[in-house]
Amino acid sequence: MTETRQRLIDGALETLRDKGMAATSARTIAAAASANQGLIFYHFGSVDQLIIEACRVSTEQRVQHYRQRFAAVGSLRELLGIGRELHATELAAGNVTVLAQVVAGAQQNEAFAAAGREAIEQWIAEIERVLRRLLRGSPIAPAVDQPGLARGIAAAFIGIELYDGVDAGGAQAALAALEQLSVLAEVLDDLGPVARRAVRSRVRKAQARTPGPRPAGAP
Amino acid sequence: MTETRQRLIDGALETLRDKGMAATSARTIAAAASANQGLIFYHFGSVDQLIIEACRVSTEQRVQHYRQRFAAVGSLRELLGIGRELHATELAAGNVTVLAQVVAGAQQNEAFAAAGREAIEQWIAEIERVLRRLLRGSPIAPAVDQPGLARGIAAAFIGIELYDGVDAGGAQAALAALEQLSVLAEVLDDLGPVARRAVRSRVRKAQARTPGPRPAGAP
DNA sequence: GTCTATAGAGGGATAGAC
DNA sequence: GTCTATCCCTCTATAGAC
Repeated sequence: MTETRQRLIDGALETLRDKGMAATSARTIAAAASANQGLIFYHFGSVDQLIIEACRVSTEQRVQHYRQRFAAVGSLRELLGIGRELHATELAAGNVTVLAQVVAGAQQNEAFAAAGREAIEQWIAEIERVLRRLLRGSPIAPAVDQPGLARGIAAAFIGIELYDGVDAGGAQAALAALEQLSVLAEVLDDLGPVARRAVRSRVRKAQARTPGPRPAGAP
Repeated sequence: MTETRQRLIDGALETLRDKGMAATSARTIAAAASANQGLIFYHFGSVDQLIIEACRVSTEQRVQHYRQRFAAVGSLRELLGIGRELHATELAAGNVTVLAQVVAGAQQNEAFAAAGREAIEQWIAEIERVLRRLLRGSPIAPAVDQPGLARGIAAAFIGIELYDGVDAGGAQAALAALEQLSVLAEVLDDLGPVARRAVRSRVRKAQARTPGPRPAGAP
């Protein structure tokens, strides 16, 4: 990986993060990277390919960076707490803003869609691992479709990141409110066997109402 | 409102929805509207202003369209069920995809940011009204910051809408999982006074841990 | 109000010198 | 690998005929 190549990737990330997809062009990226515009095409073939590569690299780094933190999470509240930390640091420095731009640009662009899917899946994998660990033996486990919830959390987070660009105070309030919701999970955990029975029965009713994909092992 | 004006707004919505912000230009909009490109500037002054106006009009219509449905909601599960319905119909016909594009484009554009904020706030107002009604007297009420949660739900929904463009199956799973989570709220509602006490005590502990904005009336 | 034509800026991408 | 120069395209926006 040449040094110029790296500078271009950094320049692309910086431009996407600070100015958004609309203002991200070969010229603006080259300016941010203090590099020649033509080099983008020499190294990456096209602007789109550079953006995709930048998204890939940055996701890998950021997921890596948070991996140990995810591993240390011991409760749903702490998971949502990481969400807040991620929001604070990633807004300024990070990958999630870039990812949001790529995903927004993916609606008509299959290459972006593939890149966005791959990136989101990396975050999902981490979230899913934490959820599996946290919910093992919990009374609320039957009410949680872990793969689905992990996807919901990741998507919600991207939405909040975009919402922040439009109403920063609102985004803050949203994160705080979601974090506070973990109280409900804690209460149910506290209530133990009583909760377990109630959850089981409710889940059965719910599944009868809206038949959908069931957890593996269900009839 | 001239007929051409209306056609241009419809053309803008159609283009944003089907091709995304990147491919939305005076020329593509005019083509979708079967109108002359120059008329955009005659009627709206600029492409951005047309997009903003289109977002405004469409949000007003769609929120209006869902208002009675929101009013009929009797449980958290039903609220999330509307989310699914909204997802299904709005993806094809609707406003939320457009809103997501505007919000994504808002990161560097103050005019888009204002338009996005205004639009989201209309959805938030509806969600907040439903939450207030549903949570009145519920044991879980103290664990819910209603304005914050309403913002979280709206932002999460936008995120899921974008995620759909990248992984439609994943978005479906996410919505289903979130809907299923309402089981937890139902269980706590069932448990009545027991749950009420547990929630109160847990909320106090949580607030001591992370001091933040409190509900009105708190010390 | 609607059309054509066009100015002028900025975009992606390439050729070819170094 | 890097740089300059340039082609050709699309974009916004306007001028002016109808």
